[in-house]
Amino acid sequence: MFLQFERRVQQAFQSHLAIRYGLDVPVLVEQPKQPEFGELALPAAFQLAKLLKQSPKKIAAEICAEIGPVAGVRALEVAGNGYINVRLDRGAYAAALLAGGEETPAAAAGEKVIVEHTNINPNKAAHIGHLRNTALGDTFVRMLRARGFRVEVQNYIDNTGVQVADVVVGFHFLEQKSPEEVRELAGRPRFDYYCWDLYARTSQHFKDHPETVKWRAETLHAIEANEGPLAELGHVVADAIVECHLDTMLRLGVEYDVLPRESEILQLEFWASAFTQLRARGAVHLETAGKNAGCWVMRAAAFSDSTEDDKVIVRSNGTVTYVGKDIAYQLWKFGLLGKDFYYRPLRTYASGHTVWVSSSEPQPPGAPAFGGGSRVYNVIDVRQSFLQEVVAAGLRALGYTEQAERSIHFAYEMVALSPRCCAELGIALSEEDQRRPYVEVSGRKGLGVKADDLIDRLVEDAYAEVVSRHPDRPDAERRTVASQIAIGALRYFLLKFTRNTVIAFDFQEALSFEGETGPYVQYAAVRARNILRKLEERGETPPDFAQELDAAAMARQLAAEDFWQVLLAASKADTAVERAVASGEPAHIAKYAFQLAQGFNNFYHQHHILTEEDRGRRVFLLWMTAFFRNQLERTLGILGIQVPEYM
RNA sequence: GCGCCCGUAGCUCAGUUGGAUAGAGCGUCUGGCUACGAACCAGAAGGUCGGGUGUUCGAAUCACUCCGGGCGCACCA
Repeated sequence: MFLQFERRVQQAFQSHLAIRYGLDVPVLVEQPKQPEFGELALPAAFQLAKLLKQSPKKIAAEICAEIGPVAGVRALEVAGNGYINVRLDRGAYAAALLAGGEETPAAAAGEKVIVEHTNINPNKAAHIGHLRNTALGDTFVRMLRARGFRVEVQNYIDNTGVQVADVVVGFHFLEQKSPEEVRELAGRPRFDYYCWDLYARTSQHFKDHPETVKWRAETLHAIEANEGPLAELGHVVADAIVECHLDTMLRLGVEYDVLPRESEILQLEFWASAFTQLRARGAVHLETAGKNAGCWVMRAAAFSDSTEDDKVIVRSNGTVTYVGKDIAYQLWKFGLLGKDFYYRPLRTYASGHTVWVSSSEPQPPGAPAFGGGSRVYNVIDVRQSFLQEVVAAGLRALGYTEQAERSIHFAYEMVALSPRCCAELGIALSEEDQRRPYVEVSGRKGLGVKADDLIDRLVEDAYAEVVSRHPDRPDAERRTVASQIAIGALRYFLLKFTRNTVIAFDFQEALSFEGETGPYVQYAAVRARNILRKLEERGETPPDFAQELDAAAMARQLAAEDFWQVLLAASKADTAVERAVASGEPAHIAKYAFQLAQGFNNFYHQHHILTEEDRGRRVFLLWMTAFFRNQLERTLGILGIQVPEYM
């Protein structure tokens, strides 16, 4: 609603300036920090001052006098040195809110957006770094969908890479287990934890016995050729771990549409198609001399104007690098490869939604059309910026400049461990590491906080709290509530930081349920819900707001500044989401939700709604509560946070 | 060496892309539960926005420079 109003004011000024002064300048509309300055402020007069060679103050006064009435605006005022402050007609605004009238977002029709996130190597348990990726990706998807975009969620599975190979080495060479034995192990709970340890053990073994690194090469070859027990082990491990990851992420409410796998990229020869295109356009060259002799490389000039080395795309032994495969995959995402995967259903979520996985064999029909997006977001941590740039350069070199521009690296900083966190985990740090502000998570070293461990701790803490507050409630119900609170805390914690802030993970902060946290926001929503529920428990039917509240009644109540401010804030949910989409910053929505909850909590304390004796006022307060509840639940929904029945 | 990012209250972070008197949470101190349940609310203390120069009506935000920290720059992913 606020969005509509903002646009209307902007357009009114824009056309007035065009007609009156013949100027076609972009009109800026701000939301003043101080509520005394009204609901909107325009610094337009400052922009015009130079062009018209007059004082901003004079221009502002002139505009205010001449622009005429603007729908929904009660008054225009000149303030400071030339700001134009806009005051809303409060009653009309509230009446419009009550009437519904939320605009349906006008997203580009037909445009399909692809968001790729999670992308965890399927060789070990997920850790907190992966959680940040998934929380950001999933929330961004929810934001886009809320604004009306059609979004496809992909989770790329590198099931043929070095990381999987290393765990296979662990099973085959170190533990001497057969595929059957590993299959049995994979059926047990927490197979991903087992692999977490085995992966660290194998890495250490390579370090202690460098001569055994050849095992890795042997395993990689077998996996790539897709033959023999090593390849079979690779499938057993990767398939089982993917299921573990899906389970872990489902705990956060995260679902995927499709899982494209590297094994199919190889078997369906996606790379061959991409390679043909790259050679035909001269995007890659066969190096005949120097250190890259025998390799196909992309010239540094394609992706950098500094003195980078050329990038090897095909190794001298004929195998393709990760970047090469990623170029092929990126081409497929835009529908530019001329090939497609086959798909089979992997699992159907409780929501009824099915996630599909790529297959190299023809499958029965029924799969939706995947890929072929017009805009692609790759949620990958910032350390891979260089590689992402090379991939985009590959698209450009093929002449797909528009797609290269719509190939967006949705980068975020890493999650690291604070020194205190390392101490809690019993991790011994070198003297050098102790002096650092934080320590990087390392799957290879087994250094990190596993996602499920963290979630378990959160659930346990929340459950203890719920039990102490609600001794008489059924236990199954309390478990559900505890889990919703735990996930609310976790998702909020991961989302409250802007993307380019390094999170130095700390248990105390992550496990907090007070202050700027998910549970704080949930609590505000629960309170609003409680008021409305209590009303019905008293045997009252909720008032027909549309019948009882007209613009004049609203205006009377909203003359009180605190009412107006909290209502105004609650009406800005769409503004907050749109801004967050524009800046690609889920943290802005988290911040908005928190501020909204704060505003409501304050309102809640100042006014006791159910005991209000003035009937008109009581109806108004109830409407405010209902409106707030809707807005907050919608906003929390975009953050992937549920509102518990009670807290 | 080259490139990217960061430096804001004791701590952890926001700051609507250049706007009005720089804001939250935690922590500290003070006060508030027989209410729609305090996972809450009210108040206080706490700032040279790393330093400097510049750009202009106006800078935490832009440019240059210095200091401090992080991350990249493989025939690994």
